[in-house]
Amino acid sequence: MEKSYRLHGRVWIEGPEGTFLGYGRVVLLERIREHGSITAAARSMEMSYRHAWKLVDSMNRQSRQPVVEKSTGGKGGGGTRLTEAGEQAIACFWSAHREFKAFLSHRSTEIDL
Amino acid sequence: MEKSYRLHGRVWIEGPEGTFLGYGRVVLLERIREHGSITAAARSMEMSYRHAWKLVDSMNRQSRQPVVEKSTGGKGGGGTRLTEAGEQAIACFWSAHREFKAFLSHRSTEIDL
DNA sequence: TTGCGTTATGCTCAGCTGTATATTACGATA
DNA sequence: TATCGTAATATACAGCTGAGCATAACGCAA
Repeated sequence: MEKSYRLHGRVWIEGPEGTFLGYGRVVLLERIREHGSITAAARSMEMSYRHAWKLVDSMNRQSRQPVVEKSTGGKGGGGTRLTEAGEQAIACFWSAHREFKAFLSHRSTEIDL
Repeated sequence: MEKSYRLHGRVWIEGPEGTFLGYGRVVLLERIREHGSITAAARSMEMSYRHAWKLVDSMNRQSRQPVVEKSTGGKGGGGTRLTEAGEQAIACFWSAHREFKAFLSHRSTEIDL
């Protein structure tokens, strides 16, 4: 009845090595798709390049097929491109995330304290 | 189809001041009910007394009615007793937590990556 | 060949969170 | 009155995580 208490939470997808996909990681993938490089994606999120690189590396190592393709040198210094497997990973996470948000919203109305 | 990826997550109940009830807090309340003091409850969880006290204080301040009753001095030096409101808080959280676990379990089977 | 921007990687620093320690107040009981 | 075990609270310490630099490799373009 009371609206002052609400159920909150987080979800992520784990693989054998630990966290595979979470909210921040998926947003990072979307920024990479948008900007074409880890550097620009990290900057757009106010995240350090080092941290972003580690996240991307973790995702790429855990995914059956790489989530991004990286190239070094060349025109513009190189860049990073989202793969089809990356697109699927993004869609898969958002799908689960959306259902989770609905669960939280619905379950919050049943808290009576 | 693949079982190597699973959906994980956490849930907690938030009040106006932030986190009100989470997994660790509820277990702490149960230990207090079992041992009769914050000191013994914290020790049983290998948690520092200071941390345990802060969690209890946070819960008590955010709850409409105190979650525990604390007494100082006297036989045995005092102690802490769970209130009826505390019992309700525990039950409320476990109920949401149980449903959440079911959600995770079911949703994990639908991850296809 | 030189310059440029990106990936790749190591090292150090700051902030946060919880631990450990120390001290005081409290009140029933011996 | 002295003792005991707890609540209450301040201060200092340790570990972890991410930020911030610094540096090297790379390959296309001028």
